[in-house]
Amino acid sequence: MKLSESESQVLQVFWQNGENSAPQVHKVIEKIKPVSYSTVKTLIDRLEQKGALKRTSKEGRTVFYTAVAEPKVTKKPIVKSLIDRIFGGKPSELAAHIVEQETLNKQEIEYLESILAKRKKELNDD
Amino acid sequence: MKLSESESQVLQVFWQNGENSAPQVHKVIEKIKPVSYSTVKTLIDRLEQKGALKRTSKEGRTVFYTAVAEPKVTKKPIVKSLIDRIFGGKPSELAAHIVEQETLNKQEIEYLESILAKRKKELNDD
DNA sequence: TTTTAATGTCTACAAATGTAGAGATTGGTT
DNA sequence: AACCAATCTCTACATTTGTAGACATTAAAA
Repeated sequence: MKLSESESQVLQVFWQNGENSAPQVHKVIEKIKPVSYSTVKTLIDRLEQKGALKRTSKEGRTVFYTAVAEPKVTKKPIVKSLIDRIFGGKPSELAAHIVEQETLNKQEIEYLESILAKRKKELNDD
Repeated sequence: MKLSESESQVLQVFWQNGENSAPQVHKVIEKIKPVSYSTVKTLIDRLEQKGALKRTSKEGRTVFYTAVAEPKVTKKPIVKSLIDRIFGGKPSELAAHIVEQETLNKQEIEYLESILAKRKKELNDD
């Protein structure tokens, strides 16, 4: 399922907050960038069309939607595409870019170290 | 500078191979996906318009282009945007995604461990 | 019960994007 | 000198994307 940038931003709100109405999502998004309710609603409609969201309940006339698209599964091809496009297909280069260019606190660094250690151990076990 | 997905893919060829002519880039890209020379040339033209590429030499009637856009500088906002869109603005989550979902060999893991250690050390020094 | 604020529906549209054909040019080959 | 293959230029166009206004509807407030 191909998602546009704005669509994925909207979808993310559902991954983070679970069930949401369009007005709720609008409130979240507009904190980040100025955008009209209509725009957000259109994006939600498009996500529904694509099957990434489904209507799960109703309160009064307000419809609530929930993400169908699994975060992990959905993110993977998006990240993969980025890696192919600008990191020569090498995941480690993107990882290195993050470590070198983005801010990480001690906890985050240690967590990454721990999962790297796990990965390394698995390599040996094969 | 905003780049489309296809544009960034083309630009990457210049980052990897330095100076290139349109036909050369076409040959590289078509190994990955079927696309006509015209399409690649259009992308190169658009990148030139945007100032990401410039004409640096000529052989016969073949024009050679070179990337003006710096890889590191150009990649940063692209990655940042991805992090904001689908990783809740948390770089460490994208990093974790890569470590857990993508393939890394021992060398790559150890390299990442080494730069993480460096980052951690720098945190203490502040 | 009337009004109204909130929500949804429908429609629109400019810009960006991906894609490529037609035809002009010309450096190199014969 | 004539030709041809390679390259460039120009133009085109369907789709996707971002954006939002106008209007319909209705639950809730007065």
